[in-house]
Amino acid sequence: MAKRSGEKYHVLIDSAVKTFARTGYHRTRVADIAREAGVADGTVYIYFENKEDILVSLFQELMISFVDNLYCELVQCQNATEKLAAIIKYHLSILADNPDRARVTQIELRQIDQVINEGISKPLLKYFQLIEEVIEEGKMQRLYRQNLNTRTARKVVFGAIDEVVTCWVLSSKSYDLTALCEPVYDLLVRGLQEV
Amino acid sequence: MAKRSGEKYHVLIDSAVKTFARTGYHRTRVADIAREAGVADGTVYIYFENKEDILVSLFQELMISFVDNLYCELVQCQNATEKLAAIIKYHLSILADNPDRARVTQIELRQIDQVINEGISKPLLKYFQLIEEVIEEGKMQRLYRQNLNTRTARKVVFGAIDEVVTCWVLSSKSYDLTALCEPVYDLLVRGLQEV
Amino acid sequence: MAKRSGEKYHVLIDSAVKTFARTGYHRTRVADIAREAGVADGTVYIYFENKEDILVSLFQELMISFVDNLYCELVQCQNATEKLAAIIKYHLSILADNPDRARVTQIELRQIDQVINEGISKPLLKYFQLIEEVIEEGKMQRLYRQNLNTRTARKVVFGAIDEVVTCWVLSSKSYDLTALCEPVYDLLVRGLQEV
Amino acid sequence: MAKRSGEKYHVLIDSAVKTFARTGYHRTRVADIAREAGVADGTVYIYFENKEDILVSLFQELMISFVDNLYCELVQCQNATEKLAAIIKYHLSILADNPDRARVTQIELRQIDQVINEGISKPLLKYFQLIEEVIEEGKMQRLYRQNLNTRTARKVVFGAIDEVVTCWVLSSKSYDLTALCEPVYDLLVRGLQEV
DNA sequence: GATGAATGAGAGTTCATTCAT
DNA sequence: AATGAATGAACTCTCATTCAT
Repeated sequence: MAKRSGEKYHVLIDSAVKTFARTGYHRTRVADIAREAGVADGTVYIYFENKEDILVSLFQELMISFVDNLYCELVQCQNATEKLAAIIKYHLSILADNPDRARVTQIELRQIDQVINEGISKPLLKYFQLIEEVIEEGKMQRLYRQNLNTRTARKVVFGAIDEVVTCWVLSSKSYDLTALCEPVYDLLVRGLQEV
Repeated sequence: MAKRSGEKYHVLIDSAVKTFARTGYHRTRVADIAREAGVADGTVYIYFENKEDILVSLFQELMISFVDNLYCELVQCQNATEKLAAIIKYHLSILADNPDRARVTQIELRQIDQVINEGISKPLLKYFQLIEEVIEEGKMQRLYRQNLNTRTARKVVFGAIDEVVTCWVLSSKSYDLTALCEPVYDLLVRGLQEV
Repeated sequence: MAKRSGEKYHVLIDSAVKTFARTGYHRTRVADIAREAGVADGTVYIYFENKEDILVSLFQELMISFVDNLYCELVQCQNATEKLAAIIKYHLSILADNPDRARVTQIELRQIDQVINEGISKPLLKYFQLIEEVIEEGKMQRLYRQNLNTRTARKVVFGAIDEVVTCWVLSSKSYDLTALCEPVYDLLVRGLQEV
Repeated sequence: MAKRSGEKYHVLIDSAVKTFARTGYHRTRVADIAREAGVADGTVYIYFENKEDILVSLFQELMISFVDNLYCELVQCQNATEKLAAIIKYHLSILADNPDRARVTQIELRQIDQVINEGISKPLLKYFQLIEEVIEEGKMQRLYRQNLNTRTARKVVFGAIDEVVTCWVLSSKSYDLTALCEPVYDLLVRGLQEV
């Protein structure tokens, strides 16, 4: 039923990002997004199933392009360690450049009900997979410890980056996020590396 | 105006934890918490300002005892590295033992509005401080690198632990969370240590 | 935000008059007005800010037309004394013909909070002004005493008419209100007149 | 069941006058009156049936002493015209001296439901009777017109005085109310008098 | 496809009143 | 007589969603 494409669809996604970032998901009324997009309230329901669907769709759009572009970056890297650096850099840069997107990703997207989480977790899993592949590759390349539990390592890596971004968002983005690429990389790579 | 103490206050806090964990903050009606606590709807408003105040108060109660007890554990440790292990162990054990509390902490508490965040961040900052003190101590004890940025290191440490818990909660707590103490510690301590 | 115009707006005003007259302002639920008007509860809030706004708007509507029509009557009078008679006659006739309106005006409208009074007093002031102009005119035409304090005279005139209506409303409108035009006029005009 | 006497009863009446004057009847909580009186909420219900009973009792207390004292003033007057002057003077003076009482009488007391009105109207009727007796006396003494309708005249007299007080209350009591005794008397007495 | 007026279920909150102590 | 914690009915207002135009 929901169209999920067309020019207005993307306008609505952008308006939703902006509005959610400004007001928060629960405080945002569907009418607010419609007004921001310059369309009527009812129009929103041509493109989305319901309010939650806007948040989920928005995340999928963002996440798919995020993973796609990150993938492009990674193929240009020589080894797992370079790739780890690329992941951190890409993750931090993208969000540093898109503060609205950062707020939505770090704060608003965590406001979703259990059930809907699945819609969100699917594209996120792709990202997790990518990280795990890099870790596996590092182990194969003897760069990382063999006894490393890949899944746990991925959680540590993602959790560290994620927390760094969240702190930046909550600090009202008052400093340069990308400056943290180096120290975060440093901490994580040592944790992973062969002694 | 809100009483914020007394036997019923604690009964209500417990009921709120249980109900939020089961249904999620936004889906929970104040009446649900009241029924769970075996009191009338109006009674809730003798002890709390409003619905949000329940969530904030609940977090403060949990966090204050969390930090207090963690502090007791830490004074029994010999050095920073032992303390880091203690932090990870304590953090994971507490939440592993209190699944409702874990769900509320990891998921529901992130559903709060910007402004109210302050009520939440204060007790959380105490925890962050504790972690940072351990890192500083490690640097003084020459266990950790001198060029370590304490704040960033804290974010990495907390982010890693936090993500590990979140994944466990979202996995429906299907495995033993405390089993991850070792590998997480391993990853983090290497990142911090002197080469 | 409130629309304050359109067909439904007037239907709602009428329903509110009827319902307030029947049940009283405080005993009336917004849902009662909605049902009387044959619309959904929420529809009321498209046209009015809140419940109080209904009462205030209703009064403004009534009062504005009251003053406008009274003005038309007055321009047809030859002198101040004729005008005084016209005011009394018009005031009593209108309310005698609209018992619901009379009840709302005399009883329910006095149930409003200080602050909101301003919304009410503005259109009422127009009426007061009209009365004062007639009194001034009477003084200029040497019909009324020169040492008459216009403001006080207005209060006496309005207070007298108003009380007559209130008593009629409280008596369950059991007699002909317009029969009092003559005696009231008689009493007031003598009070005003030159000896 | 309600005690309606004793020291605390009068303290509560006074607190109610003060609180109703300050906040308005509907905005006042029973708890507010209790706090103002320095007693527990439940204590109010030892002395009064319910919230409305407070307002009604308060009015009866005020009105009974009002009429009693006015009666004392009137017996000292020689004729109806002196008595009319005494009524106006007494009415305005009492309320000028008790601004809280004035506000409650003029504004808050009009906020009552139809049914309860009866409780209020009884003591008020005594006052009306007194005025009517004076008018009748005036007619007997050939001071006032024989064709005067006593009831209507009473309404005009009371309405005029009442409106003068109401305007004063709504003006935040910014001028001397008793200064209006003369002009009001002047207007009313001429209306009543024989030509 | 687009509109936006209308819907109506739903929930937070208040507060008069009660009653065990 | 006095207390004040507890009650729970009541009601306003919001806002996601629909559908006739």
